[in-house]
Amino acid sequence: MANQELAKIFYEIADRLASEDVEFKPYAYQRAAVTLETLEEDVKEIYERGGERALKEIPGVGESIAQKIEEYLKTGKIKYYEKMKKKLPINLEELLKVEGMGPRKAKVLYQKLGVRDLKSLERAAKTHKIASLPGFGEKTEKNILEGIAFVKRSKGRFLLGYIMPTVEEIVGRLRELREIQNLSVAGSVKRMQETIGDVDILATSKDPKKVIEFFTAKMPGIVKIWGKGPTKASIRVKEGFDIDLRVVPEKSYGSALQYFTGSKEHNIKTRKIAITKGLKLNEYGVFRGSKMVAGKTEEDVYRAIGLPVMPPEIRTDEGEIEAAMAGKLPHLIGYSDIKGDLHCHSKWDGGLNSIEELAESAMQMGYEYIGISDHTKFLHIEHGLDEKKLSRQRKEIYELNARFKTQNKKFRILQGCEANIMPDGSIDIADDALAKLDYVIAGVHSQMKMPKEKMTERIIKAMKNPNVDIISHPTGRLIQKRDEYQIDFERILKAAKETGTILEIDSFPDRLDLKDANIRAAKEAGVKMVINTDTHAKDQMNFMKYGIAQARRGWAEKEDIINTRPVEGLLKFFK
DNA sequence: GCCGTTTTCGGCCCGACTGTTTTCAGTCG
Repeated sequence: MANQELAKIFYEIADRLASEDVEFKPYAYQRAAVTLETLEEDVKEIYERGGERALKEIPGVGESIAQKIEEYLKTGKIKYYEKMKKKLPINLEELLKVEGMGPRKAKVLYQKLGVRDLKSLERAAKTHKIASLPGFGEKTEKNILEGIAFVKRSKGRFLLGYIMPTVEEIVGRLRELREIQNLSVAGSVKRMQETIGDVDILATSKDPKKVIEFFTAKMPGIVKIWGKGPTKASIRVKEGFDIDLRVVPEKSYGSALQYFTGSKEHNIKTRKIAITKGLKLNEYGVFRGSKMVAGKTEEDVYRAIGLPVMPPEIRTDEGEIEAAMAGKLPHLIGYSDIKGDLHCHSKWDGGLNSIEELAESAMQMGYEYIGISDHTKFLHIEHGLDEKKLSRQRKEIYELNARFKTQNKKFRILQGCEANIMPDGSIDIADDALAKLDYVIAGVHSQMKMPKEKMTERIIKAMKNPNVDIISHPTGRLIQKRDEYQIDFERILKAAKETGTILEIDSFPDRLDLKDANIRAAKEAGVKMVINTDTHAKDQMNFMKYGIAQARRGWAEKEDIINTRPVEGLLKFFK
């Protein structure tokens, strides 16, 4: 979609203007970029509908940016941007990933040393050409080298599911310290974003020094410590990411939590609201003149500026503040609302655990049911089940369910499968075999690079199959690895609504598919969803929380998600 | 460059840290 390409260009124009010390314009371009990035309608469609006039109705887009959008749609290029790139021919996007590198430094390094990209930056730093430049020094050079290593190692961001176990362990250890009164994660972890840059933790204490000492000495797996002061410190853990701890005064804990939780965009909006009420909001509190009027809790802070507390997952300035003002905040699905996991692979298709083991885990998690959904025969490599094996598996499930009944366990195993949607939209297994299952998941596992029109048709045809109840990982992306398939999501939603097909939110940390924007669109279209883990080993059933977070970030409520219902209610959603 | 229940002109969110300086620029969140 042109929106994303244009957003990227406008972000870069903003950075390039900043490198030239231009005032305020960078902010304008950035604003336009943010809006475009989250805009649901394709700018191309907006333009075709109403020309430049319609473009100017997009918030943050005025005369000049509208013209640039028009130019891009017509010619695929923006002369103003091309000129900028000629003037400063560097890969700014790549260079800015290095911590401590900003547009100004990048420009100087190009002018003095000809640095154009990560490679030439590394060469310049390694040959000690940077340290002697005015405004730079030994330390800067060293930081650049470390920054480059960091970018290379991690691409700068980590999957939430990768860092969360470590974060939970560290928070757990800190909680043991008597000197700590309040403790919370903040930042993107608190907002449960898909990927995390670094981890922020906030605490209050009567003895901040002791807390910092404990943090820098006793946390497991520390490889580096820096920024150590009386109330703060940063560590890097062996998993490769950074954790900042700040000890703040009790009276500012709420405002600090609000501030450090963000998002940045959410904070900008809340500060502006504060200003309209004659108040100033920062990480220390809410102030009228020099008088502090709130700060102890987030509730106090938001109340002071006339808002209710919003769930961290939706603090993105994508309408939550307006919803809060109107008293129309969604009642997001809760982390304990799920009653069963319907996408679990067993030993039958090469998963790690038996059906019985998976069922035991599900019971321990407090679920009322579990759905076994092994791959079907097209996926040889995953030991896909054919009609006969499905039939034998059914017998095993029947016997287990019978046993649970005699043991008075209120728990049921459902038999499903994860069938393959073939390139022509057909399903790789006979309809009468599918009809005998409790439900059928279908997903695309081959030929993922089909053109948009064909891929959309393919999935819609599968949804029209009277046995297909759920579409698994509907967009096929792998975060940081593979893009989504090309699909017309609006048409998919329409077909899902018409056929009563459920869309899955896959909780696997590198999938999280549907993504937040798609979930929000599905909810608005009245399409039901299911949150599953796509478990291949019983421990992975714990990924459920990431799927729930994803649903919350997409504003989903309990009633939008079918596996919040008891089994009888759940079964009603299946065709 | 954008925008308007204080404005069609004059403002744009805000504070802290780092590394370089000797009062500050650049970057970050």
